[in-house]
Amino acid sequence: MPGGNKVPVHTLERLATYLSILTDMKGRHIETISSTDIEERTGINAAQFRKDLSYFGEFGKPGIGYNVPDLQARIARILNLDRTQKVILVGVGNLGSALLGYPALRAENFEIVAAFDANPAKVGRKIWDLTIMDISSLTEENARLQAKIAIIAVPAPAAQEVAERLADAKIRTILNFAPIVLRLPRDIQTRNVDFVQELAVLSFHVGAQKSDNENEVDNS
Amino acid sequence: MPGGNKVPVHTLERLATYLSILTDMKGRHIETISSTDIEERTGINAAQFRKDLSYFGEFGKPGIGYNVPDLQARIARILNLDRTQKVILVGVGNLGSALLGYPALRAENFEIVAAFDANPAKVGRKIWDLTIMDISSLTEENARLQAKIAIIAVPAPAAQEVAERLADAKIRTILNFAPIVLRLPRDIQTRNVDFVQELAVLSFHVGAQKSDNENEVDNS
DNA sequence: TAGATTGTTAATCGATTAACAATC
DNA sequence: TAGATTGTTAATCGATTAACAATC
Repeated sequence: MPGGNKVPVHTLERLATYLSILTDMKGRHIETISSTDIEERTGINAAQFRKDLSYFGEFGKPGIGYNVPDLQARIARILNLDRTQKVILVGVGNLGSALLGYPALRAENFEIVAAFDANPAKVGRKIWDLTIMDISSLTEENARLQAKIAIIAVPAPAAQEVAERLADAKIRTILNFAPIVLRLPRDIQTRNVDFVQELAVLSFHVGAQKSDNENEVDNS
Repeated sequence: MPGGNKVPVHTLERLATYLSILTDMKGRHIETISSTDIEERTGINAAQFRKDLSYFGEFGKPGIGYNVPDLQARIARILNLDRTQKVILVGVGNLGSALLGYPALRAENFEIVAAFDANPAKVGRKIWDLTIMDISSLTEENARLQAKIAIIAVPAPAAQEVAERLADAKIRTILNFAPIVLRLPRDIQTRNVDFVQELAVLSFHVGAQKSDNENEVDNS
């Protein structure tokens, strides 16, 4: 049980994976799982799973395993996903629009409660249930909404300025789809999603096909 | 210089970051950079940068630094991005459509050359420059196209089957947007992009705001 | 030459996993 | 009780970074 313990980021990432699997199993009325079941389902080492949980307390029964609904609920609680998390979206282009319609967000207890854009032609338009608002009203709107999470889906050159506006609007965490490093106060957590970087890593492996002794890679 | 050296995946990810920065600098006619400049620009430790390059040879001049166009070209070559990489997209929903229109792909030398969907209502429709094709024609089409990289943007329940079809169609690497673990032969490289997992990690930090001594996290 | 910066080694740091006593 | 599986420790493994000789 913690008390100033540092939780590795990799542990949090895996926790999210465990949660989605457990939510699925709960829906299928599976009662109990063991760490070995998790390993089979995810490829994550069983000891890793137990270690990850150990940062937050004790969850299972020796000889038995873990109660699925209980573990699901406790991990949801740890990730603050036992209640709906409000999310603000900035940038309603192709990608932003796609995120607004992404059903898995809702299923995992995220709700996009507002969408902003800098383009006057877009402001006022409706998309799904939301009316697109002007980026300049961000602080004002979030004073009311109190969202803590934001998604940046604007072109790279605009991303830094948007991030600063979000910081002003009391956003604490940002998921950034623009391929740049955001410079922000340390108390604001950011994570980047960069498709092109992902593709570039894959592209390296394409070369490895031809001559098999070159370009070996250390997966692990 | 290599010859059976294993390259860490993290090194490849950073290489992609270096490449995009160098491409940008090249466009702005910057001649030379040092590893310290890279650290300032990216937050990646200067020694890390030099170590990453060392897997592939020598790139700089002691006392001087690195020639920007030369380094850019050599990293592009390492990642096989000195020529256009053909990419196949499977799943033309909101997300898939957004990816088709994503300008950064083109800029980094990726080209989506075909789009497939299982929905008969979509097959035959045009989107951007492409005519959506039926998933059943995948193997046949790729025999002609010879793409080695594919993107899966279908709903989670369909993703495993699509991945197997891609493997049959001689695809070697897959970028998977469905939140599941793909089970594939080891010679097929996959990378997952999972927005919801990213948001879940951020959501953990939202809780950390209130009581400052709980939920500490180890970033590094 | 003096100053700067590389490439690489060695030290540090952190993450993964095997092993096992505790216990259901 | 015998078998199974946890939580945790200790060992292993890998990644990051400080330090520095080489050299432009």
